[in-house]
Amino acid sequence: MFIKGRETPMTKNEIAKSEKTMFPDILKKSNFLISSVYRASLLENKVLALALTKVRLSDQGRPVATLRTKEIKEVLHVTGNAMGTYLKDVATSLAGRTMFIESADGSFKCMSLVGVVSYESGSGTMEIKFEPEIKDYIYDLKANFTMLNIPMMLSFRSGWSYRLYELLSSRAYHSKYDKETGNVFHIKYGVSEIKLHLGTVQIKDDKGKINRDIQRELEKKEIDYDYIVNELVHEKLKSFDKWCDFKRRVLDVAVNEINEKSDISVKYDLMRSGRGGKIYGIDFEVTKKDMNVEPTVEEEVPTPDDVELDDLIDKVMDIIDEKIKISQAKALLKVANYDINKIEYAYELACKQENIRNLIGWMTSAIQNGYEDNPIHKVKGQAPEETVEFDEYMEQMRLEHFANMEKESE
DNA sequence: AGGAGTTAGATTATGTGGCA
DNA sequence: TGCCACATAATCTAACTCCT
Repeated sequence: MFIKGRETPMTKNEIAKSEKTMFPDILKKSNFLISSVYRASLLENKVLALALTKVRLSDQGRPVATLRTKEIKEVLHVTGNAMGTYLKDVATSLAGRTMFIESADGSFKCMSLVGVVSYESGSGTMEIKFEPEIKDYIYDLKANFTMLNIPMMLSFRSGWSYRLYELLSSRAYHSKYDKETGNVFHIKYGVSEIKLHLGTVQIKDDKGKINRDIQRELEKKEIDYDYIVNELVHEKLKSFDKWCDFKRRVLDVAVNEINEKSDISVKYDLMRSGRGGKIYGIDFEVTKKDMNVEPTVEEEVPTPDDVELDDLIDKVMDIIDEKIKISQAKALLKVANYDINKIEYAYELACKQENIRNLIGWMTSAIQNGYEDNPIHKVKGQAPEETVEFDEYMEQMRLEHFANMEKESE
């Protein structure tokens, strides 16, 4: 069976490099670091995201985050007892990360993200010591960073949603911005290809080994994903083998959830051929929801002077029953455009929720995503030109990570 | 006869609801 | 998740009709 119009894929170099990582990485295409099925990376990103929500300053003024295995498992919906092992990989990879910040004028900074990652198995505690230099980029942003995006990232109920989100957003960001189509991207996947990427079909058996034939096929320049899925992969490693089940239980679930909760909206067309109109591929249309926000919108609301601000802060702290910092109140006000009603409303909603781990974060997200016409997902840096969207930021880090791996393999 | 355009029917898949 | 049953849909192909 053959797929028409399939795009292609990957150098030997990449394969060699991926041997030490988990399956998904093996399937990544050149230029793309697809982390969705690449569990280590997926986990890593999530752990990093979580860590960034918990950054505090150590006595030496160094940003530090402490995570407990238990909470990671809980928040990320991971079961089983292998987390400690996973974290080893996460730590290794995390320690090699760099952060890249580029300004509009072309100047840039590149810096290591993390200095030391330590894990204490007894208490199941992981401590991440960030480099002091990046303090400005993570500590001050903590509020925005955490609040706007983590809830979204973690709110996906279906694992497929997150993976699909990752696949699509990572590809979308790598597509050149096209003025004609604006912020709409078309991303095509063969059915077998996406099944592999999503992890609906696995190529590793329960012992973690990859069949030789599959390995061989993966080393080819033109990978025949259909051949792998249909002929080489053991039946037991395939779930949602039937297209209709895949669509109903994976694809549609994920697309709906992404549209509902994330900052991209997704539509797809099916590519058919052959008798019966067999579906051989999916043509995703990805749209960034908030790229057309007029910058003027933010400026319309004047920043209150100090006296007014203090007054507002008092009100906020009054509304919210729990202890919050003045800086948090400020952050909320800013997000709410100094509209105290929005904050009150968000708090009311927050009270009705269960398991909010980060109240301020949740509220900010609520204010920005749900009840404002022009949600803006931005991570504020020290200077405006250093403003980076969360996803781009994450992606940037992934890219850097990727670049590093490339260097290592040379 | 040979080519182009149509079309009915065959063939193969998918969509859905529902059940274990 | 997997799979069955029934309904529906998509595409292919051989046969048929025109036309030059």
